[in-house]
Amino acid sequence: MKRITIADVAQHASVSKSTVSQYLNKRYDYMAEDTKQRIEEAIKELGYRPNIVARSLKQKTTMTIGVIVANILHNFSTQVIRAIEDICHDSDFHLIVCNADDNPVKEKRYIEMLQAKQVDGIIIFPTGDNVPLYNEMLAENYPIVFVDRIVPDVPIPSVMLDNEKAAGLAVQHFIDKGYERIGVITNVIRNVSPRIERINGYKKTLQSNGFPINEKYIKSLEVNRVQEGLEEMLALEPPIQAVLAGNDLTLMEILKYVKNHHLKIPSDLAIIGIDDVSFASFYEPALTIVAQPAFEIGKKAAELLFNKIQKKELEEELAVYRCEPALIVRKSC
Amino acid sequence: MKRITIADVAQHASVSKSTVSQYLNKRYDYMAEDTKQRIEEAIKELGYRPNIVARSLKQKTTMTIGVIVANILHNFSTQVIRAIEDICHDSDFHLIVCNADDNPVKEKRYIEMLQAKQVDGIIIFPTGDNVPLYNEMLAENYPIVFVDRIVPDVPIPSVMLDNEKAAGLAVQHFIDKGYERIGVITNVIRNVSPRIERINGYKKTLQSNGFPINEKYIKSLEVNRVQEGLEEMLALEPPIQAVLAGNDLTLMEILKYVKNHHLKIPSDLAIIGIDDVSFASFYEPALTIVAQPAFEIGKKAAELLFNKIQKKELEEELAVYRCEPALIVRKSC
DNA sequence: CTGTTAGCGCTTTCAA
DNA sequence: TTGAAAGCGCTAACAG
Repeated sequence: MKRITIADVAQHASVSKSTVSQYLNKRYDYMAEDTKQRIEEAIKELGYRPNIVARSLKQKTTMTIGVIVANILHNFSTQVIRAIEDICHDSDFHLIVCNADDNPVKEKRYIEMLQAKQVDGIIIFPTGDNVPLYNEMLAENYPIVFVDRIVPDVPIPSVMLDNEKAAGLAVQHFIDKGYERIGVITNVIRNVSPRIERINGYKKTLQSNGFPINEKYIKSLEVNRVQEGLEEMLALEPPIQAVLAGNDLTLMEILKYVKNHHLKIPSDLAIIGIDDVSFASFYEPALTIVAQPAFEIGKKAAELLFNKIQKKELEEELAVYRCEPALIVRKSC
Repeated sequence: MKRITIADVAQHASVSKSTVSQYLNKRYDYMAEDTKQRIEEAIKELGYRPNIVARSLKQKTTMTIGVIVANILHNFSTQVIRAIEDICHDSDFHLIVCNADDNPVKEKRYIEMLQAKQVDGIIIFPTGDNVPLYNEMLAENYPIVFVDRIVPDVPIPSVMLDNEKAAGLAVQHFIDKGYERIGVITNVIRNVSPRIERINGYKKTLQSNGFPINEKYIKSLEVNRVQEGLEEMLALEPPIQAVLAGNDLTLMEILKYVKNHHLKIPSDLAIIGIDDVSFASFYEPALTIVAQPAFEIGKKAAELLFNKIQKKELEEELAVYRCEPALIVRKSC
């Protein structure tokens, strides 16, 4: 089954290729009505479908962007992707989704592949461990925006949560509710900015309230070690009374522990999580959480990227966009 | 900043374009060690990046597949995408993700766009309302596989859950536990196969156990009307004792209702959901669910597609692959 | 208003 | 073992 090309259409309509091309690109300012009709008919009859690859080669633009998420298992990533997809759809762009699995090697491979595929821009949840590559892209003025994380000394525009504030909101709420010994557990993957900022926010808020900082109340662990970590903090003398979960995966581990050990929330342990989770509102007790505006973040990232793509040389954008966290108070604290 | 092409490399290394091309495609069976070195060096120095678009135009293959999910909000879609992405990664393929939003018009647009982009194949969670298009693709022998749903009279290979069995497993478990008045709530979107099959499975299992079928115990509703529907079934005389949730979204609505009305699970209402949910194990009570092997489904779909892509003419594959549901018994029934 | 022509960057015979 | 040349399908001057 032979592919129909523009040449076939041209022949069928007894016009030249370029006329057909004009038609396809809606440049019929000066096209005879009659010609238009014939072309349209020919396209229908032949079932012609334009070959975008050929067009891309010529035009040096693919109407496609790539997004490399650090870890597609986080609910947050999915939501951001969805937001980006929405924006792309509105602008007739397409989205290539890649999952770097928090692996810098995979990330590098994906970046190179996407560039080779001539995508018009890339949105990255950076692993942070490909600084030379990031800088190279920056130097080439390649459209790129970071999401969720910033990379020190790499001035690529980045849209992310105001992490300090998010953690601060949670800690302040704990304090307002009368809790004094407040722990925090985050996920380590690598030295990635949200984790550090969230811990900073935690510390700052404690300090500004005149509370001491106890390093034993601060843990950064792999997901599968969260429960042990919590156990340790609960075994301390005196034990923690409240815990802040650094993200959704951590929160779920904490809830598992709580259930397994028949703890009561919030009397045995008060809990606040950063990241919304689908079940927060109907969990027992309903979970107090600090929500990230994932949709807004994705939208903003896509918009920044499109700006960059469209008017390459515009004045440099603000480097970092911080989105507002929202404390949703329910019953777990 | 000018793009480096193969011609630049050739010149820099004092060889011809074709030699460089050979090198890039690792066809150096007969290439002088010395030439190889020079080319490699030139590539490094110039920072050459191949242009895959040009290659695709020539080779008529893009090493890219598209996946159109019906609704990216379902947890199941995300998991399937992830599985597909994994397989693609192994085969150096890329994935363009599209969200049809259960909208046939959007679906059509995406299918056409993907074909125009020359993707090598498409995996679709079909809306079911583009039969002419589906058949056209089939006629063209375009590599395509369906996931999650079948479309009547469109013999495109499809990989999906054994829905009857899934519902049957749940109903049988209800019955084994002594429940007699068992309701089922599913999502309506359109007349899509899983819903119908799940209801069939429900009915068959009831019948094979000698139970009557009460149409009042069967509801297909939009997500935002699930709670009302449940309320009605609970207000019946006599009311239902147990309910099967047709998917994750429905299950969550049911749980919201249960919480709002302070019902006890399973004594006031026993619950089983189809589709795994992240919180099933640590919900109170832990939720009994019928899990879909999302990863397996995604993997199988990708494999089928790759087979089709690679050896176009192979004997026709089995039309429908049914994957096994797994009943995970916990405490909600 | 429409046709001719020259590429886009790469692969692929076929010669040399 | 390497090079010359044709061409993938489309677009974009520039003529006519």
